[in-house]
Amino acid sequence: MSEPGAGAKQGGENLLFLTDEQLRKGIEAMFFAYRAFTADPDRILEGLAYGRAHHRAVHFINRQPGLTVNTLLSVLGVTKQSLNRVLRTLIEDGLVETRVGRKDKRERHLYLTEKGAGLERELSEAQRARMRAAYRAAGPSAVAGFREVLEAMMDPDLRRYYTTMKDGNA
Amino acid sequence: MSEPGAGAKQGGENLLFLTDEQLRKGIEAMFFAYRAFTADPDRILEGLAYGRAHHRAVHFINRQPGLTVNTLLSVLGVTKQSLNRVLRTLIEDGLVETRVGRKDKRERHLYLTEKGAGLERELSEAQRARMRAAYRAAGPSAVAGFREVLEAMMDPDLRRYYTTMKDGNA
DNA sequence: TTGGAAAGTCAACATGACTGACATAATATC
DNA sequence: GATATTATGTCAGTCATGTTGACTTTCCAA
Repeated sequence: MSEPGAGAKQGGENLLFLTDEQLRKGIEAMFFAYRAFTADPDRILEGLAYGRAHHRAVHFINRQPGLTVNTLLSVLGVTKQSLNRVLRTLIEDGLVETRVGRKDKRERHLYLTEKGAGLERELSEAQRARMRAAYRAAGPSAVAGFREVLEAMMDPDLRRYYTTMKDGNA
Repeated sequence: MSEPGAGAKQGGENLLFLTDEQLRKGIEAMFFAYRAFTADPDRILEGLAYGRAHHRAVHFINRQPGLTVNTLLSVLGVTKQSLNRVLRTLIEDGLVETRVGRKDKRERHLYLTEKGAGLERELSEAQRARMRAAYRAAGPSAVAGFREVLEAMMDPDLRRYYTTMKDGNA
């Protein structure tokens, strides 16, 4: 967009970081990193009767206590049938509790119980440990770039959600 | 690692980017971005009788033509039974062909056919389009940071593989 | 020649997605 | 007040992808 740099296929710009080869490396990096990223919580979940879907539900309920089923649905991007199976077991096992909406009594607001918050902490801590190590190894400016690229990659609706929740509650 | 910056909980260093809050945002960014990252090829695969697993197989066979089943197995991190089901359909449909190893005749070396390469290009182009847009939006130095953090996040074995293949063949 | 590695196959099962159909309750609209 | 819509929950069935375990075939190498 600015400097007419050294030759690249696409034009007169300095777009060497946009070659197909660079993009393919980025794709592979996402694949390998995401696998590692989910591996630690998966290992914890293994013993329990829960899976990755439960982890995600618990994560977002923790992030935004009192969110409705519908909101969680659109954040997770799954069908209500799929989410319902997950929520049902979490409620039965006393990890999540629902409260009927005050304004709109059709809505169910979701909260973690103490027990649920405990599991969330355990899973999250495992995942954060890896993230922390990666952040530390790469340094603050790399982390900023990491976040920028991921953000640009998201679908607009979720990017909106993501940035709204940015540096949100504890 | 360098500048003794403003106060952080952890010590005298500038570790504000390592707060739990920052780490949680990174976790969510990974989750949302990965979903978007797989969405485009998934849409293409939908019509065909293939899934994400087929895409991954085709991707790595394209990256490293002639790799053995065992190598692909460890790159993908699945069981041979799981991979076999995928490979069988790809071979039956004429997207992948195997050649018996010259040195070791037990090994099967995997190659894409013309047809297979066609599908790979289609899937890959969809995925690269999103990656390209994100790279362009974020800029070269953000991309460098992105790659650094992802690399630091990988499991050591796959990081080794990844860096070995770095900017490898077309 | 025999042990073990590489590959392939069969069966059974779990998880987490999906669609479609339907029920209930509460809100919103006409 | 009747009707439509929304939010949620549930049942049933399907699919893709992963898993274990058991077993066979092929073939290299000690």
